Amino acid sequence: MSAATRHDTAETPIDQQIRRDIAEAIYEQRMAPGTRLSETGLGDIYGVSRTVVRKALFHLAADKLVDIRPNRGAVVWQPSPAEAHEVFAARRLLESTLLADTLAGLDSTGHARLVERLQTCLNDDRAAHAAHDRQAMIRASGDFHRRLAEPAGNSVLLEFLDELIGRSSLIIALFETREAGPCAEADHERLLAIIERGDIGEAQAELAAHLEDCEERLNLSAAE
Amino acid sequence: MSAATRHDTAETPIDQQIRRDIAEAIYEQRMAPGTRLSETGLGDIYGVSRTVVRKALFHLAADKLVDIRPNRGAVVWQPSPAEAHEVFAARRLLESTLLADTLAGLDSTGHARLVERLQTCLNDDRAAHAAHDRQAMIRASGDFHRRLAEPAGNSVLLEFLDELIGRSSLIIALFETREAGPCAEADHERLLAIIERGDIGEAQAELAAHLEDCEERLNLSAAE
DNA sequence: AACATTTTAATTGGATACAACACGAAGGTC
DNA sequence: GACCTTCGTGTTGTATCCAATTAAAATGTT
Repeated sequence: MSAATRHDTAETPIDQQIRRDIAEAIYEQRMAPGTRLSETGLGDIYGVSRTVVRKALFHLAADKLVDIRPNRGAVVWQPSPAEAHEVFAARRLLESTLLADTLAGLDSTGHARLVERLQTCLNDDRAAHAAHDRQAMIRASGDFHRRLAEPAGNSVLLEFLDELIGRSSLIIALFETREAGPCAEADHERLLAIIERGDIGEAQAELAAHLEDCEERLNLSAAE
Repeated sequence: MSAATRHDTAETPIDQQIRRDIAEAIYEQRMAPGTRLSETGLGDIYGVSRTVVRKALFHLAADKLVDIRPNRGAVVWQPSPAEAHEVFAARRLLESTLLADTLAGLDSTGHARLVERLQTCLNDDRAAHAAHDRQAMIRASGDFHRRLAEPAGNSVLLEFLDELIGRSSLIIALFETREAGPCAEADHERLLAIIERGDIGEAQAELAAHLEDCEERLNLSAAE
């Protein structure tokens, strides 16, 4: 954040800054799906030309967070219920397999380190809940899932998962029901307890159930 | 797409044309990994400005077929042996699960149609082998794998698979040993026979073994 | 008033111009 | 002769300009 106020050297490329800002605005629901993203408007805000804005928008389109319609501009992606379901189905598949790979490939010290990092995520999550900080909640919840897959050691699949987690944030922002936050904190705690015990099969089942639960808590009928 | 049905002149966007041309040139090994892709050079070839070339290059970078290094231009992606291994590991995971989903969700007519389409792919593959048409071989082999995953009905995962298949083509072009083509035709025939019998578990195992075999036939020690 | 048509404003797509950077070559120093 | 510096060429990054397309406002017709 402080990079923007400083002299914008090559520390943080401006287009990536824009990309990140827009992504976070989408996660935070400050930009609802369907919102138009004008090139000139964004260019004026950031004090850059349309060229760099276009680059950022193109990147966001590759991440499936915005939809660029030829000659008609870019809008925040508006997933259909079917697409939302597919994203969660993909996550169930990817994450449960990656979790098994992770747990199977760890020695005891690696296992301890994983548990420690997950604990950190949970603490951040709790703090975010206490502070009603929506963005921090989303970040902490996503980090938890990312950490589960990280030690599996396949960066290709990890990148796929990152994309899916980002899309999930958008989906949750769109289909969220009143009562439910992004991820049930208790689910993560329960999963961590199972992981600590080291039961791979049960951990997989719990993770899959957790993701199903996340999906079911959404209102996938009313697309608006 | 409705492009072909309408007045088909110039309906295909020029940047996608460039993207496709370069991708096929990579698959055909006419552009070896590490080859520089000059913006002005490509622009002159296609008679367009750098703007549209850049768009095509960005797209190719998102597909992980070219690497754009800031201020230093774009080159054909040069995967390390480790990355190559990760891509194949990801394919094993994705494809075997998608195959199970496909076979589990088909009724008898759907099953028959799938077998028929796979047979078509095999015929194309055989014809390509007979004609020593490298590009057609790659296309037929990729189509076979794509068709296996298609009926599973998850377009998100299917897009991931498409990306992986494209990257595999690049990897095969880079690490290919003299004796081996892109995919052993006999493997596909054997797999199809198992699918016709309808044994899901055995089909999964055969597919995974086939992909392992593909990877092992590469020379993942000597890069470049 | 409702519908169809024309006109107008705004936005995107693409080309060009200029600035910034990288790499290589020539020249200078020890 | 080896090494460092300086300069030149070519390429990329960004801004700006013009054309093409879209969407809507305004106008006219029934």
